[in-house]
Amino acid sequence: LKQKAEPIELLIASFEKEGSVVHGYRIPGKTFTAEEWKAMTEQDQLQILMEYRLAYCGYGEVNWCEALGTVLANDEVVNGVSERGGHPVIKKKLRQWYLRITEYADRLLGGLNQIDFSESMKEMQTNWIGKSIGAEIDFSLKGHNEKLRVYTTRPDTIFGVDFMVVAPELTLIEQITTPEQSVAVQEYIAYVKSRSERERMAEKKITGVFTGAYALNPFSGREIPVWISEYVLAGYGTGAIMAVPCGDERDFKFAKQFNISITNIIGGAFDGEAANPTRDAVLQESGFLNGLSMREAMDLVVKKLEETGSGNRKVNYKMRDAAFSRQRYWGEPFPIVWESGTAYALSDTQLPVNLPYVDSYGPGPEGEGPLANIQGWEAALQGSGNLLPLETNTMPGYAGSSWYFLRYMDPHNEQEFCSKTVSDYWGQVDLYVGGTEHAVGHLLYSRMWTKALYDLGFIGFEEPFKKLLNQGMIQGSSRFVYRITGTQTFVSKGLLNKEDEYEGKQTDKLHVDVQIVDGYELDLEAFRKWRNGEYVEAVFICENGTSLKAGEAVSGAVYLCGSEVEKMSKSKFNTVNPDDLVHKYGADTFRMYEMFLGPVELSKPWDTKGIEGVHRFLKKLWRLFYDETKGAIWTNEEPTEQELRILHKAIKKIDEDTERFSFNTAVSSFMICVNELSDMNSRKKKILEQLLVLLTPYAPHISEELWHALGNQESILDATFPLFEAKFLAETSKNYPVAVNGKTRSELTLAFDISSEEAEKLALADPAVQKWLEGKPPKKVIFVRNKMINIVV
RNA sequence: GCCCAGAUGGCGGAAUUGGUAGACGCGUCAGACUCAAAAUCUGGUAUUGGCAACAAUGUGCAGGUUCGAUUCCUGUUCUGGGCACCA
Repeated sequence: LKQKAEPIELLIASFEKEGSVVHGYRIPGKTFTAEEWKAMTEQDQLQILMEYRLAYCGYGEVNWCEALGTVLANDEVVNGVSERGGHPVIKKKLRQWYLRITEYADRLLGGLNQIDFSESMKEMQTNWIGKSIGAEIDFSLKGHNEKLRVYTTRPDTIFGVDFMVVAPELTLIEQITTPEQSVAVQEYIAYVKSRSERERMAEKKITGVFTGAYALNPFSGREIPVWISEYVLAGYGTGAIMAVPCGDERDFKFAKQFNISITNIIGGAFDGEAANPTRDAVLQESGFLNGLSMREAMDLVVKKLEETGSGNRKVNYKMRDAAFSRQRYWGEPFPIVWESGTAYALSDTQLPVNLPYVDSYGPGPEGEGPLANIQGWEAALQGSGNLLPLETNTMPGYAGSSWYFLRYMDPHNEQEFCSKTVSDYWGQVDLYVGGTEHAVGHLLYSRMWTKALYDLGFIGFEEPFKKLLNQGMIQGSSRFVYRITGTQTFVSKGLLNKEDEYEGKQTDKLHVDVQIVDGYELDLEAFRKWRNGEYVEAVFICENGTSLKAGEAVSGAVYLCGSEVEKMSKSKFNTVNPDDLVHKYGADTFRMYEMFLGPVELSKPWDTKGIEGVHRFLKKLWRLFYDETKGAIWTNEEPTEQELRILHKAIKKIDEDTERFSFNTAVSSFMICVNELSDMNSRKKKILEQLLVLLTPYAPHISEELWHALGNQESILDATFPLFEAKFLAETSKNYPVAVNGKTRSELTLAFDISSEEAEKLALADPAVQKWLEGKPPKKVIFVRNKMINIVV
């Protein structure tokens, strides 16, 4: 198959001509002939087409809070209850839209080679896509007709399987559980359901239960117990694994925990103390594989499985399709109407579908979005007078963020999202500045979206961003209050144990607005009024143990908040507003200070200590031009050599720093330069002009003002461009010393027990050094520390 | 639990390819100017010992490679970002 998006009309035409065969391949899914296709009802046809659409409809689980009557994001669920109100949250199946990003998995991997992203970013995306090659194997179940299908990356270890583990969500469990194990299994499944995904993820202790059923090894016929455990996920592979404790760390721990005996198939490579995940051992106790290396066995096992029909080679991706609908008001509405459970797309002429005005943004019934409450949220399909209900879900944030850069190229186009001529002209985004928090969200969606538009011929490039610069996040200091789960009682931080428990009771850790916390002390009255009085009835157990109800106050009873440094975000209530600083120091100072804070790619808490220094620098710069009493003081004299040297040193340094995005060191260089010029009382116009050109990107307002003061008519931005051109034209000759230790080099390093001149004489006299120099005099001799010498040719 | 980063003086950070650790800024101490303050300027400021010259120690922790490690390797702790326990 072509591995690219095509218009759905092509698929329909293909079905009409050849049935369920496309481009000569029998497509996965339902099989039918062209005649059968034509005989189907439109609804049946649409249902089949849905299996192949890039955006399709399916069912998925959401966090449903009955008390709030709404769907919650993972963020809004704490300890299995809603952050607001502390109501129980359960998993609920809802109809959802998805984007078939998994079909792009291979191309998203391949594309990483063409773009300039950091290695860690590429690694994160690669791991997220998670391509693995293995096999699916069917295990017969003793006394049942059903088979247990597992996915494994290590079919070569099949003779080392000591137990099977099935995800608790699998329906097969009901059928295979023996009566004796039934109670234990039901209890375990109930336990898993009560746990949030986050809890299941962070859990260290191993849990599981035996179903009473046995699977049969397809080669040896050995009986293998079938277990259930939450560490196996229903959504990945087949939701069941074959466990090989001698080769897999987690399987090993599971076997130890439940006293399952371990078969050793790798002889001395397994010491009984820890699993050894090697791929290089020679197999033992492995039937027809005995004596083979694991790599050889891999192919042989798969071949044998395929011959006997009990398995096949299989490529798996851990990435799943992207959920594309939200039960919210704010989001792009879908141009979709529903009739008898079938989705129909509106025609182009009916676009755009605009959000309706509403009086209330409250959630709709049964987990539907607010649009479900709107009378008349409906549209007629073209050529029909019948009004049909419009889709009530809206699109998520990434529906817009995935392609906004294209719209920015052609923002006034009423006919297309962006004309091909325009996107051909501008091309890819040259440099994209964004944080690592988007590694596996936005940056992956946007790449997929761009590939789809490219496939359909709307744009001429496949990757949205040529180069990515990961800037660090400015972090905020958050404050937390601790609510005893299921109550409105809040416990002061100091009274909690390490697990944030109070007298054995679990607490929910909730963000509180930093504005109503003084240091760590919560303003109780402000907290009661916060969020429209949601916490009016709150009871506080203060640091000294005093319990305070509404209206009560006891001197000395304070409530202390917990704190954490984390990314600055409205939802964490830890943001700071820069307006005051801009007002006090000006935008140039603020801008330069942010650059001076540290490396762009590093995250750090926001802290205004030191902004004074940058402000002083700009004032000092100003004083190079103006004197309080004398006014303008620059001169038209020719600069001296020393002055030029100071300027050019700064130009070189700032140029290099800017080139490698090291803005903080560039700012340092400005400071050094201005200090030196001040020290020597240098106020030559020719020097100052060049300094301003250099400074423009860092302090544009001041630069522009002083630039005009010097008598220049045009904007300093126009004057800055020739410099950039010159920079690109300049050939930099790299004459750096190279490391020692046998690498190719133009430099030799020797160690001595003596120092300086004496060492130089000895070194140059040494026959080995002379041979190395080939009779030529050394270009440079550098003393490094006092016992080392570098000779450069 | 998994993936990806980061850790250097009192503080933010610098050291561009393995070669004088601490540039630049903040803070602080001392001084100049001032009736005084602000602003500005000058000098000191990693730690320990010493009046000093100087010596020893020092880049989260424990090892390793190297004549030489903030830099490379192995393990580990803590902090941050992401998460879907990925077999």
